Amino acid sequence: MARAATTSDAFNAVAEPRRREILQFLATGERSVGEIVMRLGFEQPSVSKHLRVLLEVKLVEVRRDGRHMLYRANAAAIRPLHEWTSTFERLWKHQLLQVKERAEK
Amino acid sequence: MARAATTSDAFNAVAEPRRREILQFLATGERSVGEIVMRLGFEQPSVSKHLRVLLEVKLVEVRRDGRHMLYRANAAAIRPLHEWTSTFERLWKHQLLQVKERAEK
DNA sequence: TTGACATATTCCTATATGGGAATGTAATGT
DNA sequence: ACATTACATTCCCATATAGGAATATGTCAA
Repeated sequence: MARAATTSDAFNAVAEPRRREILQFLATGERSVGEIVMRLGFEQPSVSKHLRVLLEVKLVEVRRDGRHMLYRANAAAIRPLHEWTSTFERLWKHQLLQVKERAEK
Repeated sequence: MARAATTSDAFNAVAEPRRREILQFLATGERSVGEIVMRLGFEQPSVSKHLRVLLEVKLVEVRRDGRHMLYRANAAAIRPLHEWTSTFERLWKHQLLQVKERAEK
């Protein structure tokens, strides 16, 4: 078997750094494809393809405005990632404490 | 170019569901490879290979105890993921509020 | 209708993957 | 020394990329 598709879930989709950049830019508000291209400096087809992946896993949503496609982040789709990482929060606080204690000895 | 290596960072490493399962099991404490195999029911070589990826991105650490290799989660390596997702926290709370407000009208 | 603008899709290719099977290596007990 | 236990590595292969280049699609304006 090969690696899971990038469109299989949010975890796979955000593994790509450029998609994370796009998402963070979209967190500041609704943007057209052209604005994303301008801001991030990627090739236009590249941006369109990354947006398609983000769309398939519902990390973004779109609406048309004339000839512009306006994308926005759907933050709710990021919550599963946040919650998964949160299960380790207690552990890393505990581990940091242990490091501190050892340093003080 | 192909997709970035699974070992390129924590984001890519945890994109694989089995590696997330292993990490969560290790969050409960240090375990041997055999214990992971028993608990999760994956093939032993598969577990070893996944552990190698997790090791390369420092999501786990190991020590030897006789013939056993004892792996433990390094929660600190998960913090970057947690922090990245946290930047969307305000946004999803805001978006949820908007949905609520619309429902009440 | 025609042209210009905005975005999407297709074709191409090198590359890394994850599983399965088999085999290699290291440490222990006798 | 040898068998056994516990892991790790290697080989094989189908598959899905991500980028680059080229092209297609869709919308508006004159």
